[in-house]
Amino acid sequence: MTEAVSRPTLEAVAARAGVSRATVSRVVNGGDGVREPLAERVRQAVAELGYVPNQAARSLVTRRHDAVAVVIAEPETRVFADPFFALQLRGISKELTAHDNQLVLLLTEGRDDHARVARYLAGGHVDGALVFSLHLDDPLPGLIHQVGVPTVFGGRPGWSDDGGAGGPTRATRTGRGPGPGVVYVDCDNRGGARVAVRHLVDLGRRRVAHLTGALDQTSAVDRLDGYRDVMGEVPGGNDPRLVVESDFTPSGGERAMRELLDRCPDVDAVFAANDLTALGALRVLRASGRRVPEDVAVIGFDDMLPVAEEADPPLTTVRQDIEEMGRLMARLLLRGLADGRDRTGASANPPPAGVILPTTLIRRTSA
Amino acid sequence: MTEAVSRPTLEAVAARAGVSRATVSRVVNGGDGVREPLAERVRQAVAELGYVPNQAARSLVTRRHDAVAVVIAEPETRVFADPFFALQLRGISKELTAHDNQLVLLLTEGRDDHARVARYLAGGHVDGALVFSLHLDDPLPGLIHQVGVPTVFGGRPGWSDDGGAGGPTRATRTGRGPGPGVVYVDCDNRGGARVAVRHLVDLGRRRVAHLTGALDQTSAVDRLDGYRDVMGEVPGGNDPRLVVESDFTPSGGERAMRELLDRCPDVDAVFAANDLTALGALRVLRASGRRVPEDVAVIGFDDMLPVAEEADPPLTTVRQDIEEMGRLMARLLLRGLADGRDRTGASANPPPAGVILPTTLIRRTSA
DNA sequence: GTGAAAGCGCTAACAA
DNA sequence: TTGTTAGCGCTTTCAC
Repeated sequence: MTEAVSRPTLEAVAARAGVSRATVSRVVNGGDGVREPLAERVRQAVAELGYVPNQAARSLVTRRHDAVAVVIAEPETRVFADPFFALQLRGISKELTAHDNQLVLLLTEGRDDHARVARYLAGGHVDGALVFSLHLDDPLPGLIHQVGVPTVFGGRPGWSDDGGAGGPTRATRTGRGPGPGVVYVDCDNRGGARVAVRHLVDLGRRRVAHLTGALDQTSAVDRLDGYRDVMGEVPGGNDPRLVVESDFTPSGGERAMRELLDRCPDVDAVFAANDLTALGALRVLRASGRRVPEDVAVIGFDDMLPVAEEADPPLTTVRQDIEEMGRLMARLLLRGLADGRDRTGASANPPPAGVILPTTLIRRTSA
Repeated sequence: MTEAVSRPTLEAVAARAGVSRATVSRVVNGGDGVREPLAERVRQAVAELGYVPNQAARSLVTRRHDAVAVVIAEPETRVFADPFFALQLRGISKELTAHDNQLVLLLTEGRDDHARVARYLAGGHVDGALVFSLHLDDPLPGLIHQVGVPTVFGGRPGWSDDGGAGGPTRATRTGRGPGPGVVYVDCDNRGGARVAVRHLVDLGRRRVAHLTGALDQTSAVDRLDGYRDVMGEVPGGNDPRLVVESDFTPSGGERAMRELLDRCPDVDAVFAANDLTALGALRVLRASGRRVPEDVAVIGFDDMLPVAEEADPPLTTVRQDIEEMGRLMARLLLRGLADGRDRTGASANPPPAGVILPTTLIRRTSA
């Protein structure tokens, strides 16, 4: 673990090139307005000295950091059970890199960390933030919004824009539509659910059940809504016994599936809120002697690999383009930052409140 | 996406508290050498004004950033197939947070990004780096080592310390023991493999095969070595047909298992290089009409959830404490940084070259 | 123990 | 087009 040595400064480069610091600065930052022979001399000096600008000094005067925070709320535990997280991060990283921005990762471990995150964001260390937190009662999005740092949310934040004085949080749990001015990116949970359920109905299934996700997350709520959208139009589709609450986990899926079989032994199709839930359901169905998809068709959500592919039978599921979501979040944020800087067409190019990415049904064997 | 407002400076706090900037600075940074009544006045002013130090200004003079880069080489694709990545990051994040350090995430997408990463690290934006790259021929670790930024590697880097002038890379592929002065954290791949294989042998199995991982990764090489350690002592254990090269993927596992059954139909146990490989093996075994574990016992590696738990039958496997690995990496780096700063006992407390974390055998059903 | 003053390396007016 | 200059906000000697 060697110690880094002191690096050459602008001054040094200027001396070597026989020009002023200002000129070097110009060349280093794009180089407009410097005549070619000079610019070339400077570039040479930069190369020879291995000059790298000191970001701290630069930030001090520009008040910009070319850095973006990515805040991931730990309770979002799915994050540790599937590559969702990694893919999203990859998308974000690609986009940020393409625009010479750095990614500062902030993982939060419960409420105690909220203050820390808020302080960090308020501290002006980064130009903006990308925030993941999909729980209805999570105060973090509200807190961050109050801090006033440009932010794009990942997943529809389940929080209404009623302010809250920054105290113990007054975020409400309406769970419908974030307040105005809130930018977020989400996949079409509701539409995806509709397609899945419609697919089951088109297959001729009439007793289509839904094992929900954790209903304190907007994605679970939206998928349930999508299910209801379709089932509301199907004769007998409104049977409340067909909906069993679960929690996005395999064991939760098992439990829910067992309860479902108790309530409705005649069920002939199951739309599970995610692939993990479907996995639990599959196991219970198998144990109960039912064949999938012959007796009961099953559809999941997420297309979580390798789970969906390796399931027995391979899972038909709803795929979302996770990496693209990440990329889009970053793009929206950077665009917003750019607009904010050249305070010209800021309002001419207002960021959309919510961007919803499409989903696709991936047909495998289970439905 | 509101614009952040300008924040109060040290100057402002000093004015409000009726002291000098120096005094405020002292209080803000630990507060030794300031008499209590004064210190209290300062703290009050800080609170009232909501003062947050400007990190850029601070870094400019201290030449420290309280930030650490985490470099993850994309080819390390396992990262996107299981929560390994997330867990490690969580461990790192916890440790860094506990020491008020920020985490700058650098994801690399092939060779083109190497220069970018090297430049960033050389640019002195961070105090140190945690680097993941377990491929034998990856030039990145060598590059980074040359840059001279304090670094701890995740996983034994498969690269020898022969310098290399920084050009197109002269990293060699010896793949044994990183050069001196290289700090890394790894799990006990070799020991874990030994325990797994020993377990199979103790079960009475005599034809124990190994489906390797991608042998350009040190972890795969080490696990193979562990397998050989044990099999070398078992009568008939040296049969080379029992080792089939694979690549850490389910489909690779299938392919390898098929080949294995061709070569050695009498195989009665399989140690797969990871859980995904085991998954593929399980499927082929089932298709071949063999029962697991009665006819063929199977052990995986990683304890990758939910794959291992949800496998059919649930997978016996070797678990590593991934989060702890991350935490340890961060701890080693921060300790090294601290030692480097108060240039006193630097050599009195030399960081160990490699820290190997233990593994545990998790017994489920498959063996 | 406390304050005054000198920069850290850079950018951005403003002059030339 | 190029150079000169004045800070950005902070820490850190060095006097007091």
